[in-house]
Amino acid sequence: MLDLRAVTDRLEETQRRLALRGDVPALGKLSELGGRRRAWIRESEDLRHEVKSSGPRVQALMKSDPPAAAALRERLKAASVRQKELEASLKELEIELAQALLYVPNLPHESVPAGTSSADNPVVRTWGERPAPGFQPKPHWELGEALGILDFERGAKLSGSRFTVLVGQGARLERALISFMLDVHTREHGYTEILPPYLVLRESMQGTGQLPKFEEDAFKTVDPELFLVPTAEVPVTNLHRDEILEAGALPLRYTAHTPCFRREAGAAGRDTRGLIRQHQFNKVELVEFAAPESSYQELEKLTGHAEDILRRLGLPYRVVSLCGGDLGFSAAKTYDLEVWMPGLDTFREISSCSNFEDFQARRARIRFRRGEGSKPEWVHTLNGSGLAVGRTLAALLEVGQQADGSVLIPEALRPYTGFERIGPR
RNA sequence: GGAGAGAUGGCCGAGAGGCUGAAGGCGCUGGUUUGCUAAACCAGUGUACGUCACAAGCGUACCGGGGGUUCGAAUCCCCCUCUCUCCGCCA
Repeated sequence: MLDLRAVTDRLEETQRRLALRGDVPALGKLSELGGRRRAWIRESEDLRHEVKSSGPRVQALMKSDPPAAAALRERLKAASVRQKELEASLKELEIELAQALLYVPNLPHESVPAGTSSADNPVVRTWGERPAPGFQPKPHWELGEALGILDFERGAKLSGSRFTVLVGQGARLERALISFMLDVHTREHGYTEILPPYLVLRESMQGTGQLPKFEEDAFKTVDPELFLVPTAEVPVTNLHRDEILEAGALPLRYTAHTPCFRREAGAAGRDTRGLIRQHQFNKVELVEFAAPESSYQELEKLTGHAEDILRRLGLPYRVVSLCGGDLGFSAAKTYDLEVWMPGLDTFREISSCSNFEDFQARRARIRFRRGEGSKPEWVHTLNGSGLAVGRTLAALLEVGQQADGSVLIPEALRPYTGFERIGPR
């Protein structure tokens, strides 16, 4: 959520920066409502001041001059009624205002490149050699089915499209990846492991920006209404909702594995095969709370921590910087990590690392204090996938495939899998 | 799911219609005193919004949340939420 004051005081600048995203939201209404809000607050407070400060006079007059007291009380009654009406209107206005503000996306950082789609995302760097196997590499779903470790048919039988069953070494590989990633982040990158609830309140979804605008993307329960987390970002960022963090607590780094549940409402017909786009998938997430002045430095570090996983697994990838048109609703700046998928002959997003600046902090009211007695300030929140586990498994199959159809497991993962190869020797 | 108890400032804890942002204590910060530390004493110590230079000052609100009564409510009435205890059930 943007700061109302900043929006109304610097309307043109806000509009111009938002335009980088492509669609320009109409902020005129916002500034008009903001102006009316100020006027009403002033009027209401003046009235209330009159009513409240007249108390002693009423008491005195009741003893000395009862008729005058009655007259005064009548006047005050009228003022009180008017004040309450004003307050009620003001409340409605503020709800309307807050609601409008919740639909305005974050301002892109000045370093965000111009552009309208993912085709415009500049490549920042690449890592690793693409394998040249000397045979036609297969997509991961063919490999997985042939090896008996991915069962798409039964997944669909159980739960419909975009659900998959992992079997035997496939299930073990998924579990190994989760443990491996969590171990690296906790032991070597300094993150604290969190195991959060997978169902959260509407309030939490709003805090990170999934709601109210993107409700059709979320799964939810009916009674009581709870949302299945679309990413661990939601519960972990909301860990500190409505809190003022202690001086010196920053940066706070958390990592969490959760399943992620997504409706994929707008993606009908896309990536229908394989593990790329599932309604349920595992992800290890990195979440960070940082001081404003260091958040961009921290974004580079966090992105590096996600990259480290890919490197250790020997998966070639590239880093792109999302252009204005491709930037997510809440993000001020985002790097996507794209892993090379030989079977698909393309790079696919496997991690998205973003700085949200104070956008989520405002929505979720997360603040920090620089020292004893200093005023609370909004923290900056960041997060990144470290990594999407299902897609990592898919990439591992495609990159590790051998001529005989077996798949080699990278060295770093073998202590976790307990095997070094899937399939015929 | 049933029965009961409770929700006040960073913490503990008063308060029972008016001048209470809220006694008292603890903690914290600054100062005085002081070989050092400690103790003692003095002062200060919430958040949000409005005005304004997002300063100072001033104003308004906030005693779990919402609504009501009243000239006026932390204090009276209604609804809700959460926490704790006991019973039931369960992994």
